[in-house]
Amino acid sequence: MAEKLDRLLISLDQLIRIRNETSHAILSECGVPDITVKQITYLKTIDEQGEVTFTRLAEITRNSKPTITELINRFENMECVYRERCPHDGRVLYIRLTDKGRRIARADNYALSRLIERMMETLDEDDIDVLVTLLRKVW
Amino acid sequence: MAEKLDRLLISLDQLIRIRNETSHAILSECGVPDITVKQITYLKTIDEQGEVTFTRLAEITRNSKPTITELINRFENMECVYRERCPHDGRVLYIRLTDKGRRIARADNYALSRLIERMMETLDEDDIDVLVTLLRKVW
DNA sequence: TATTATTAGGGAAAACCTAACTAACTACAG
DNA sequence: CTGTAGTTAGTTAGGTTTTCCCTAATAATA
Repeated sequence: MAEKLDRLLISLDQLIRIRNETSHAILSECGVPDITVKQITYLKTIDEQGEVTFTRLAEITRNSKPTITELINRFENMECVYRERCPHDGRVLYIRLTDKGRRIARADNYALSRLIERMMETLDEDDIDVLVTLLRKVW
Repeated sequence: MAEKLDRLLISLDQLIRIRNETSHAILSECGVPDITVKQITYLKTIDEQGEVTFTRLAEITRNSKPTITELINRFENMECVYRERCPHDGRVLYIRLTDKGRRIARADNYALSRLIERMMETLDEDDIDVLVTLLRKVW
């Protein structure tokens, strides 16, 4: 039994490792190897909000507005976001993700998708049914 | 088929999420919520090396020796490492992990173990056999 | 003399802040 | 209806702390 557990551990470790490596590979592809965890978190927040202004992002993240200005300037230099003026109110700016910014924000999801593509190459439909059933049993 | 894929995606996402959350929980337990990714990487390197001196760690990580001194001072304040003088050569110091440092270095592994414990609560031996067989098919 | 680690004294970048400012919108007094 | 006074959105200026890196010089040991 201990041996079985060990094999399960190795298999799951492999699964998670592949996902992580793919995730890092995506960040490398994007040319941002030194991006910080905080920056990725901010990009994810912007992505989740969809349409977000400076004031709103400051509220959500509990930062001052100048902090957000500085953050967005950095992201703009990294070509991860751009500013779009609101047509109805000239004071307001929307923070928009570029393709690159979105790829970074969703790197984890893309990595998981790639992992699943890889599973599809070796597993048939019945296998997947069994796998899903087993995994759903757990949570 | 697309629906099945989607369920697989959700299940695997859940698996990885639980692992990540457990990992973060372990870091919180250790009282180091603001630890950086680089610091964790250094602790992992120290853990993997087993017996490592300042000069050696500087070589491995391609840093200067003062950088390592500074790093280790920080880790010592965080109670993650301690210095141990080499009995054969008074110039040499070994960098040793404390329990806390080791827990942080291995947080990912512990998280995976806890995940597997959790799976054991719901899956029987046959289930695990099937799961392992399926996962091993993929890689 | 050579080697190990430390100290002293730098620098850059991220991630935060307050105070003061500009531009643009809103409301209401005349 | 218009002018102005006040409000709001974002920026600029100037500051701090922390991490993470460096070179040069030094102390202790081999």
